[in-house]
Amino acid sequence: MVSIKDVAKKAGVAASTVSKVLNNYPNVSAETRKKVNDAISELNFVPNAVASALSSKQAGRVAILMNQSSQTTSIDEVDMQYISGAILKARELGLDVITIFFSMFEDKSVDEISAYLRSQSITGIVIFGLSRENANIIKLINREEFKCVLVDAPLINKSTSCVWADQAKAQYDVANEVLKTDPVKSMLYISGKENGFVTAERLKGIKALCRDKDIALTAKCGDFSEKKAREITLECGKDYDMIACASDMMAIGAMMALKEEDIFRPVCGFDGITLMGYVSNRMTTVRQNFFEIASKAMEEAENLISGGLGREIHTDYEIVRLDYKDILR
Amino acid sequence: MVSIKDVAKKAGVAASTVSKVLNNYPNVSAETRKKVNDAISELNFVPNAVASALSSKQAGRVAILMNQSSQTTSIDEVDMQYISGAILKARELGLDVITIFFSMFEDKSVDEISAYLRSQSITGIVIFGLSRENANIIKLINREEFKCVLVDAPLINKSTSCVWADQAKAQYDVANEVLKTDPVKSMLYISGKENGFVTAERLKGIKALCRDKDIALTAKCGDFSEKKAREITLECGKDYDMIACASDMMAIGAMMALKEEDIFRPVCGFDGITLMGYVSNRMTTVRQNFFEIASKAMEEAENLISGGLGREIHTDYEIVRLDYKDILR
DNA sequence: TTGTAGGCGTTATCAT
DNA sequence: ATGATAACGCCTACAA
Repeated sequence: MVSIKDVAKKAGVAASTVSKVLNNYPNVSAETRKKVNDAISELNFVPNAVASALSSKQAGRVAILMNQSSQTTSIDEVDMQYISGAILKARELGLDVITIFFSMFEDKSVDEISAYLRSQSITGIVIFGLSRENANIIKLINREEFKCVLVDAPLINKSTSCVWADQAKAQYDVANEVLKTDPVKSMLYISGKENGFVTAERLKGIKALCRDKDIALTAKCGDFSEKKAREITLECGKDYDMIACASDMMAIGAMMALKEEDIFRPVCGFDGITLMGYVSNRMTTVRQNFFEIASKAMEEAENLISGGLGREIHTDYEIVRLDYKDILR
Repeated sequence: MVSIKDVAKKAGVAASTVSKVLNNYPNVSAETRKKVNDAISELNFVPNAVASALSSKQAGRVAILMNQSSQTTSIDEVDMQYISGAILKARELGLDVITIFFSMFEDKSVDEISAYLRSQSITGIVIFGLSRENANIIKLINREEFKCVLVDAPLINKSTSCVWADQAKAQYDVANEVLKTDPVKSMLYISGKENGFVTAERLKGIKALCRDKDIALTAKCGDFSEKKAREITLECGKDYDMIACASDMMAIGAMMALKEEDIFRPVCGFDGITLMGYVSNRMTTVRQNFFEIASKAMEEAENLISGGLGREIHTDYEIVRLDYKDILR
């Protein structure tokens, strides 16, 4: 393995000088810098990330923490984009990344989780899909021992940032889009998990809309489950002029139920997953760019690691209708 | 950070002794072992993986190499299962894992790729979805510098193993399943990428079947593209009694085209992705357990790293029909 | 501006 | 069976 010493020898300087060049230290003459860089490219040298991480405790390894594959097309699509966005941005920023799943920590205490992360020299964690059930993770966040960036979970402290779209506004906007084409007097809203972080926000948005537009709103809890949304719809979907769902999967469950009963009601979802295009072309949804979101989250992780303070960052979204022709490739 | 030294102090032994306990060295008395283990659990100590990797060059970090999120539901579903299976098994085996994408190496030479991997102390690579276009990766594999496990790509040498299902047999079986219920005299086969690793194998299987059953076979190249499969089907799908596709996405493209023309032909795919359940309940496919496959691949990586020789490992599959009710959760 | 030396946490070698 | 010591490759005061 070609090391910093080899580069130093070839460039005729000391190893520490090479290190300085690598880390963009100020006091290095242009001449030396060039000699070193030439040696580096000649030898095809890449600094050993492991040694570097060991040496400087701040070299920043970041963990991506998320739910394990659910075998549900929708979720997997979103998660893959999260992973891609986060990893690519991390590479760009020179951060080392490891991917871990909530399931790995299921039976672990906060201390154990913390010990594990430290054992991996983790300094930052980007967390996707945190729910209130992950009690230990939340405790960990509150300890402020690691720099955390939460996607879609509004916990903020000195070393914790939150990245998400304005949930209430997005929910308002997407349902409102439907109103432009369909007359609606009564609406069924199928919400997410009872005490989920986004659930309350989205509910707030739909309530505001119904108030503004004088629509009778009935909200039922769908738990983000396609099956449950389907059941609710089979049960009472026909009693309302429109069905708004807090996720695409639930929108799909509702739409499939409506189809089965051979009745039609406009349905809107939330997320913008590809699957929507296969099921019906009548569905409006909030499309979020998950790749971009993950990318921003990783950037924020780097910001926190280099001393920034926790904050809230809003991401964009757009209201779309997904047809088969849109998603076909 | 609590280190091996703290444990040593608490247990009243030398640091090197603690290390011996950690790595299950033979020559440690039961008594010392207990003292050390007690200290370890009292202090909640977890060995620093980074330092360990640096010290012993054989501590085995493994890279997962795959395609970046394609924003195609199907692929993402498969990739997420690959990632989960690989990472969880690695954790079980005590291997450190980093995830990287082909796109990161696009403009890199073999030497640069190799340097990067070494810089990450990578000793093993599990590669998913390798294609002949990844010329540099293939060169890298042939150098035998790293222990490689290829999923669905039949390259084998002393330090390279291949994990895959018997492609020809699976393709034979799935199409044959259709024959049990539908009388077929002519078949349209839409194959994968021209020079893909699995394409030839699957084609072999379908040819064997048509020979055995006396069916007129027409094979066209679909490039694994849903769109292309759709176009081919629109063009000439009606001229055949059945359409067999080398992937589910192509099967879906074909089925959507048939629906559009309002004609019916049995269609079979390959992979067993969830999306199949949303599109039609008339499709037969080969279901592979990608989680399990990745898990096996990681096990094989560990085997190669500890001195095993490259070999071919066959994985299981089953022939299924995916209905909406099967996938609904 | 450059080089020297000590240390990051672990493992491996060699004494004891 | 156990302990001291030297790596592993890099970073960072501090000295020159």
